[in-house]
Amino acid sequence: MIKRAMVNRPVAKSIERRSGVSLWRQIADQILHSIAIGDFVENAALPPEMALADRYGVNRHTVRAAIAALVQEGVLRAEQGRGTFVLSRKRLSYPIGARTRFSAGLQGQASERRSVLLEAIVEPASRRVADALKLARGADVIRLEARGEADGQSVSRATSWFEARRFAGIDAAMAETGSITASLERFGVSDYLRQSTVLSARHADAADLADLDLQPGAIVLVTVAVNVTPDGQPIQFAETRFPAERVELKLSAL
Amino acid sequence: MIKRAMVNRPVAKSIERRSGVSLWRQIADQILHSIAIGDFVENAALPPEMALADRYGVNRHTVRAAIAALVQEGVLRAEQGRGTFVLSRKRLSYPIGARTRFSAGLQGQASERRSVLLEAIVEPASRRVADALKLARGADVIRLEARGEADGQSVSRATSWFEARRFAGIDAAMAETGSITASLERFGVSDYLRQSTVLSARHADAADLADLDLQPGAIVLVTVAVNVTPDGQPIQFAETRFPAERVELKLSAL
DNA sequence: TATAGTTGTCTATATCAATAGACAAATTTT
DNA sequence: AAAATTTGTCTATTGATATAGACAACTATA
Repeated sequence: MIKRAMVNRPVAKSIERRSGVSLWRQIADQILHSIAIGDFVENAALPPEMALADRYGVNRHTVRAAIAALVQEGVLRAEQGRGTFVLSRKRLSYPIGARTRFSAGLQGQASERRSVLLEAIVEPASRRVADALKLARGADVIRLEARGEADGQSVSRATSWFEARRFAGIDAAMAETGSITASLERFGVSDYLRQSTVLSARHADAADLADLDLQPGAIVLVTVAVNVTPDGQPIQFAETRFPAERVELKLSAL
Repeated sequence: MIKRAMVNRPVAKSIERRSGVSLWRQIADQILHSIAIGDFVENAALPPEMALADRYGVNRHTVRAAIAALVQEGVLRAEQGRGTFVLSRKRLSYPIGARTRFSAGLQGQASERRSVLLEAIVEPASRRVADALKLARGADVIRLEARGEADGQSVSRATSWFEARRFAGIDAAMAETGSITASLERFGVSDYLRQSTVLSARHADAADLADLDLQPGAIVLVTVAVNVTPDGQPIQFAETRFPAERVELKLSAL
């Protein structure tokens, strides 16, 4: 009953027409994927446009549109007469575990890593936030909007909520230290754990595109997490968006 | 420096033009997202087409194209003169942890849950597979292709590899028991741990669309995992694709 | 130097995506 | 019963997407 495969060559993925996603966008996504899994190697030349057109069963101009988009994104470089070359570095691998902070654990992967506070706002808690933080609905919470950068590229976009009464001034601490962990220590929280994390994915919306410097049609990984003190008291509720083309999440300490 | 928000209403997400992703597909995705986060409630009517067109800043016919796609997918039902209604159940929440098997932990969420073996093939190990299983490159491995179903809907699509010599006949065990855990027990593996999991997301390719019964443009969550015996010997390497519109991953025991 | 291979640019045409307006058909409200 | 609301269908027009072919510009190689 079991079969034996004769050869072991890469699967030829095909393309969906009249799908609402243009062919050039689908091909651009597949090229990105091929780079990510090491099918197209860094610094090497892509197959010629005619060969790609043949592989995907489309016109050469359609392939050119895909390549143009990736050149625009800084993933490829095209040189007339020579070929098209892969520039992209590998995706950043974010560790996620009970005690892993987002800004930690990236040693060696990116030389410059920082978190930029975009906005701090006091607002009444929505039902979702109130439930997560175990507050009364409508209680004041502080919402922090922050962007994570590595080597000058945007790699994360986080929205997090804290109880306003307990953590008044956390925005200033964040702006100063650039770290949630360091900021929480000023409020007497020396240790905290990741209670739950829920993971999903969707297309980037307009805000994501602007904040993460993405091209339309990009995909974001979304984590929704609740952090608690060791005795189980919720202190932070956070939704973080990661550009799927630049980041993968490594679940550690499982 | 901190600001105070006056009102607390849902953010109006907007739409990207000339992006390679058609407006109707973007709106369909946003409607799915709104349903997933509980913004549009199950069984309730969607806002009228004109209101949606206004919200997204597009023509009514564009909204109609988005709704038509979701009706086709079975997410919405439109009734002339009455309105358009949400049919979709919530997304399935898959637990992932050190000892969590994919087929376990879904009690109460789906009444009927099963795994279907699609194909079993012996092939030489690629570099990726050989590295993960600590085998010589080109050593024989068994590749199993399986689809997970819940309530008649496809919710996962897994490709997994085992060392052929040690696990010869695992395909028959899988077909019989429908469970990886039960099959491994027959080979003397009574316990195993998830050594590592790497998570990413991408657009569904043609194979995913067919296997998971998705519409073009859909997004899949991808987990790549290595399972090991308690003493650290790798036994299974698996890549699993989940339709992001139907599944979220809940990271537990972190 | 000549040739082959590759990317860049142009024109032309057909199809899909989106806008616009009008009205029909069905349902709910007044 | 009449009016208002909502989905369904039709025509027409514009812009983006995709195909096709030809040739220019540049690079590497025989």
